Amino acid sequence: MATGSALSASLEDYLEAIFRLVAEKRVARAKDIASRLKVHKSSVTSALHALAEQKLVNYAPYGLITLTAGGQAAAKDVVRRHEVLRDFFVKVLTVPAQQAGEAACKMEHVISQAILERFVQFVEFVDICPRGGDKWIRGIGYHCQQGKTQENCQRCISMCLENVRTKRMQQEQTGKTTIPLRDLKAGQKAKITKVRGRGKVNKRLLEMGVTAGTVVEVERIAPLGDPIEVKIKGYHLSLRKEQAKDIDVEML
Amino acid sequence: MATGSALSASLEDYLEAIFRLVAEKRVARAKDIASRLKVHKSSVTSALHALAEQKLVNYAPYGLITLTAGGQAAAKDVVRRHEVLRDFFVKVLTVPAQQAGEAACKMEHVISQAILERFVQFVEFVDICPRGGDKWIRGIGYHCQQGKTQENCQRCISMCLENVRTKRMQQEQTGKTTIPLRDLKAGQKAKITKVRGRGKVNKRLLEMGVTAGTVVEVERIAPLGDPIEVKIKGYHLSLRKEQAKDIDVEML
DNA sequence: ATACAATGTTTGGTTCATTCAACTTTCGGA
DNA sequence: TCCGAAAGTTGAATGAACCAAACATTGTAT
Repeated sequence: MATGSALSASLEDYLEAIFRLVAEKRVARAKDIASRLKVHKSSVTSALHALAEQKLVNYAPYGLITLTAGGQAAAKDVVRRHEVLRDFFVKVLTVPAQQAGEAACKMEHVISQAILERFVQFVEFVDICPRGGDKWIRGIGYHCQQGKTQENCQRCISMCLENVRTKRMQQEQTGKTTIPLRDLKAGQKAKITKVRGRGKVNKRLLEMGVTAGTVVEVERIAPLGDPIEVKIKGYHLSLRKEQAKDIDVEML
Repeated sequence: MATGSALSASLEDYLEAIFRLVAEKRVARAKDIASRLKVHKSSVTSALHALAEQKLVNYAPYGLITLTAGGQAAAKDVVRRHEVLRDFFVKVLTVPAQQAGEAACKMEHVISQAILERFVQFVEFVDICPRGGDKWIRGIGYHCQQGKTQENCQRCISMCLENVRTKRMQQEQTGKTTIPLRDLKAGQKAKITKVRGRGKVNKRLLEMGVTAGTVVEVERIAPLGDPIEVKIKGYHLSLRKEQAKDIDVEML
C-alpha cells in the first residue's frame, strides 16, 4: 500500500529529507536538502525533476517545494522503515543513537517489507514476553560493552525470576490494570486489550494496526492533551482524545 | 582489516559470487557468475576488469578466474556479513531461510562494522543468557506467526522457570560440563572456557575471536574427524583436531 | 582435423546519480 | 527603486552499472 513503481535509494533519500525538513521547519528549501544529503544543489534540482515526474512532489522552478499526497505516503513509508530500524538498533542492540540513525539511513532502502515486520514484531515480543523487558535488554548492553562474564548471567537469573514474579502478579489480578489509552503518560508503553469505538474512524485505526494485543508507545501528548502521538508497529499515529478514550490498554 | 578502498555493492556481489562458485564447483565461470547474479555476461566481463584493476581477481581474457589473496579476504568479509545477517534473520527473527538469504544479500552491502558486531553479540547473548535459549526463540516464532495470545505468554513463563532451573543446576555442578572442543558433535553450541594451546597458531586463533567466553558452534566435522568446521562470531573457521583438543568448552 | 556450439569479449548505447561552471531568479536592504 | 548576494537552474560531462548484438575464442564430437 503506497508507491507504484519502486523508487531508487537516492530518490527515497530526497523524499525523506523533504519530509523531515517540512516537519522541522515549515518549508523545504533546495539548499537545506542539499546540505542535509551532502550533495550539490544542482543534484537537488534534478532529483526534484524526477520526483515531480512521478507526481511525488509539487514542483515548479523557483517555486516552493511540497509533497503531493502520494509523496507524503511514500515518504512516510521510508521514514517508518528508518524508525523501525533505528528503534531496534537503539533499544535492542543498544547502539548509540547517532550511529543507529546513520545505519538506519542506509538499510532503510534495502530492507524488505517482510523482514521489517519481523523487526517490529520482535521488539513487540520483547515488550510482551515475561522473559524480555527492560532489564533483559540492559543485560544485552552489559554483554556488548563489557564482555560476557558469568556474574552477569547470575544477576540475569535473579532478574528473570523477579520479572516473572511481577508479571505473574499482574496476571493474577487480571484485567485490573486496564485503563483507557488516554490516561497514559508520555513515554509509557502498554498493550491494547480492546478497541471500543466503531464506525469508519475505527476502521482506519484497525488498518493502522490498532488492534487488541498490539503494543503501543505514547510518544508525546500535546499541551492541551488532545492530539496524542503514539507509535504502533513502527507507525507514528496521532490520536484524538475522543478516540483514545475508547481504546483500553494494559500497562506493561 | 581487509579491503583498502571500499568496493561498490555491485563489485562486492561479483566477488561473493566468485567466492561461492569456487567453493561449490572448483572454478568460477563467467557464465555461472552471470546467471547467479542475474546479469548479462558482458556485465561480468566489465566487472572482472574492474576487480582485476584493484588486484582482487587474477584475470586474463578467456583465462580462468581466481581470487587473489586480497580478493579472498575481501570476499570472506562480504560472506561473513551475509552469514551473520542471515543467521540473525533465521535464528532470531525466524524468517524462512530463502527470504533470509535474499534479505542478507542486500543488507550485507550497507551494514556497518559496528552494527554487524552487535548482531553477532546479540545472537551470542541470547545463547548465553539463561533467559534466552531455544525455547525463547521459538516463542518469537509463535508470536510472529500466530499473533500474541496471552496463553503463549503463560507458557512462556513456565518455560522460563524451567530454563532458569536447568541453568542453575548446570551452574551448581560448576565446571563439570567442561570438555574439549574436539568432543562436540556437529550442530552443537558451546561456550569457550579456556584456550590452552600456545605459540603463533594460538595467536591466530585469538585474532579470529577464539577466546574464553565466546560462543562456538560446530558446523560439521570431516569424515576422519580432522578438520572441524566451526562458526565463531560469524566467522567460519577450520580447526585441526590437534587445536580442538586444547580448547575447553562448556555446553550450553 | 575441423566445424560448430558453448563460452567469453567488445562496442555502442541507456539510465542514473552526481559534479562543475555559467547562467537566471528572487528578495532584502540602502 | 534597483542592485547585489543568496538561492536556484541549466547544460555539458563524468563514471558506474547495465544490456543487446556483433564478434572472437575454445574445446570437443565426429
